[in-house]
Amino acid sequence: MIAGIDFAAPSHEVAPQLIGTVLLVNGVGGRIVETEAYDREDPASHSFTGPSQRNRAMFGAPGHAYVYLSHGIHWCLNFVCREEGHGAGVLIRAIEPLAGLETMQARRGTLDARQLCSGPGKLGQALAIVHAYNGCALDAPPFALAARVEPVALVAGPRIGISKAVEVPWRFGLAGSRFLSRPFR
DNA sequence: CTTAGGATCGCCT
DNA sequence: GGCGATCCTAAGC
Repeated sequence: MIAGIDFAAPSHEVAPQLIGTVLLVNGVGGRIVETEAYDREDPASHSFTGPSQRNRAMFGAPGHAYVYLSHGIHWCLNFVCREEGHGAGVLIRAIEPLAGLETMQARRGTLDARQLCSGPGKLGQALAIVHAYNGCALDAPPFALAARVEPVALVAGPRIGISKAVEVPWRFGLAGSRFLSRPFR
């Protein structure tokens, strides 16, 4: 259990529970407002075709990070779910900036709070996610994950930017948040 | 506001 | 050799 969440549960159950929790990376971060679940039996998942060099962290212990490079440019952050060897995870897609605002503004090259962490690639840049964090535990530096203090209103919908399993409603968000990568509809 | 194209590279076929 | 769990900019309505 980390931040009150059992990461051994299925990713589509963990993903909504993560909404409202506070993620810090080296003290910089904020409230998670958007996530997506991916599973082994899921054509859209990196783990679908089995373990490989890139996705091996997804098949590691739950409650750890899976970091991958998207389009040769963006480092994106996932939380590993299920039992070791399963191959599931939750993509962290957007955060409401709370801590280290100036640091994130400098890394992103903008003062606009809504442009700091509103997407997996932006978030990776704002939190300075690097490949060295791949496989790191989420309850130890550089990571810190804190349980949400209030109940949250959730919304769900289809995942973004994928070409397979387009209809699966495994994207979750904080209802009404201004810090989403895209609105829910 | 919506769409189209380019950047850029590690991984898998 | 092709293709992304993306982002940014520019151009079109």
